[in-house]
Amino acid sequence: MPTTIRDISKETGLSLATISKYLNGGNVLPENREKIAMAVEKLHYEVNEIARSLVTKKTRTIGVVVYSVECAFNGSFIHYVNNILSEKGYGLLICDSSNDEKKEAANIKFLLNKKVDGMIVTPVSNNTEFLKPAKTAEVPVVLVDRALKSSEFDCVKIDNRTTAMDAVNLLIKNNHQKIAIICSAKEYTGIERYKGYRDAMSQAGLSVPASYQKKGIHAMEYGYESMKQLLKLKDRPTAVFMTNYELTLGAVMAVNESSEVNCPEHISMLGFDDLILAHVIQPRMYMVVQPVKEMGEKAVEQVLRRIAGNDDVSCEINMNAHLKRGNSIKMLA
Amino acid sequence: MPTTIRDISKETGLSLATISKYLNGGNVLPENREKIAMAVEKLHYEVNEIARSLVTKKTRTIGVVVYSVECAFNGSFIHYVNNILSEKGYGLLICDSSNDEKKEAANIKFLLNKKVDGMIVTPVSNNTEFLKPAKTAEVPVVLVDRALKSSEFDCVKIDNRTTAMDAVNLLIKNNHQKIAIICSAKEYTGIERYKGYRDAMSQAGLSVPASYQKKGIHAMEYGYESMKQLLKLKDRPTAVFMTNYELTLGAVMAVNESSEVNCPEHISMLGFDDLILAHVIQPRMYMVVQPVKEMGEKAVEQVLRRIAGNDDVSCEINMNAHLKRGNSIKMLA
DNA sequence: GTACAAAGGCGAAACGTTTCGCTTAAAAAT
DNA sequence: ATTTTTAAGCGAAACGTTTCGCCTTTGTAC
Repeated sequence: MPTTIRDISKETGLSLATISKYLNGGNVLPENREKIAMAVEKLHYEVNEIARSLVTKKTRTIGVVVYSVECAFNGSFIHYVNNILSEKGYGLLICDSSNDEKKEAANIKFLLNKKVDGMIVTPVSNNTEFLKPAKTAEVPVVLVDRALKSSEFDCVKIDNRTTAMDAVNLLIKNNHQKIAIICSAKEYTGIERYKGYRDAMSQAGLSVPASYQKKGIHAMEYGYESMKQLLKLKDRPTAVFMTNYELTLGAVMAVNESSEVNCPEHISMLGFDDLILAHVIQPRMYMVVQPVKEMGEKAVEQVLRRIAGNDDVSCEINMNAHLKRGNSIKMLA
Repeated sequence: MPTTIRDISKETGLSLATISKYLNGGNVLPENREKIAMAVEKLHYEVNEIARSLVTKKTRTIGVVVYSVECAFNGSFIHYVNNILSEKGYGLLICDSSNDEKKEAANIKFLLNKKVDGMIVTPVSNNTEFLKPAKTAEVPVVLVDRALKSSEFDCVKIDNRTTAMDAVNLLIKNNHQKIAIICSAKEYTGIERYKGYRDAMSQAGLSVPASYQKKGIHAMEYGYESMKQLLKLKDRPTAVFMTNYELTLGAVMAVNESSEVNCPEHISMLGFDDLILAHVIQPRMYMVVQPVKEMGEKAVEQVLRRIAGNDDVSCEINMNAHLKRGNSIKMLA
């Protein structure tokens, strides 16, 4: 049997209330303070967080649910969130939705049952219905990445549309006109980035044939297949914009496999998210880089603020992405 | 206030004990069963896992502590472990040791405080002192990957030495004689793989100059720097064996950056762990592949067995790695 | 020296479950 | 018809904390 606060009480002759006060930093006579410390030492006492949680209704645990841990953005994101949170003595309960809305809803319920103090979520889709139980349980939620502006939840994200416009404009400035896009069309982020592409193109007076618009799912395989198809077109694009990390990887694979087409000689590429992989591939990719670390920091900050009871209005934190230079884009004449 | 078992009791006129029995699948009259179900529905009752844990002393949560979430092996491993565990209704509390033994020890204590039912650990070093608290708390631990054979804990791993020997022998069979190694020398896995290399070389009657043995840390940067140095040698090796994923990536980077040296033309490479990155790099790498998924399955299986109270003798599960063909190795004349 | 405030301590109740031992009613066996 | 077994239900205690309201002691100001 592990020692309890009661054993400490017996050992010191002090009451439970006093021991508890000591443990929580209350006022205790130096003399008694000493006594308790010795007893704790002697009996190897450790507070039982479960019992504590039962009465305080705080678990010092944050739930993190991501659309897929396999997507590198989430892996990286979890890494940073974990770092900050563990420093503050918080635990991290991680759930993977595997891009499945049903699973996502189940994850929320699961975490609610586990009584997490708050949640950080990168959602599967832009349907936030699944968050209702958290709302009614009054557990704060911060949405990240695929976060909806219109939602009633806090969120931290980049301005996907503008960011994508800037990216495409870079290609246009390099005199590209036949610009294709490979994006995911199932969730907010992908859709917004697509809109940015569309707007940039029309602003520049450039039209885009349907065959240049690959709108699919967020997966390396889709990036690979799409790029293969683009390369086969009679009227091949001179540049391709990939709107997330996995799509970028797939596209690079496809180009690498081709013996005829070379990057940037025959095709220019602009990718998304400068995660570890990007350092190893040739040529060095031109990339849109999201500030993953900072996004993690902001998300943690915000969820902790809510937990502390700070009831300011629902807030939307916008971060800036930036372009990282590479040599995957060719300046056309 | 969320509804409790007491509310259900009031609503149905049945005792707490009966409600509890119902919740845990005991014998309850169909009639009462119905009544309770209706009350649960009506009052939106959800069991409070915290209170339950306090009395059952089970949290249905497994702690996973990895030497670094940034290392891809761990990311992949966590993914699989999470999948299985969530299916069984278990939560996953994840801790990152950042390759720091102090942090690792703190993580164990943290998880013990959180009262996890068991732990799965990929340790920082081969010093298992830090696991003592888990031992005394009688919380089962399964070591993975960098697991010590000699330890008093369950473990699942590959036979690192033999696997490395096989790998090096492949190079030898391709008539390579000047074979270098880039490995980490701080932990069990790296040391064992190095030994396999050394043994294979001496069995073949090949000697290895010190300059061919890069023994450092488990980091992409180290792989990069080491390969750079190897390429600069007057008597350059014809083949290099990298003993983990991050080292492999770094080495590939270095070769890719070189304008003179080409793989496999001028240098052959044999890497470790076929994680996502490996699909994107050129040339397609010859790889030693660990069965990450199966290792996760076995680890979960074993920790759950222990939790169930199965006190068979300490067990060591050995898995087989295999070689994945690529075109990064040149057959010498 | 009186009044008052502040500090330190205490007992008991509460948090929301499970479980133990007991009782009763119904069913089965004799 | 009587006994035995089984099923179903109940009350109360337990899990290990925190917290509330109250009491005592000590110190301080006038």
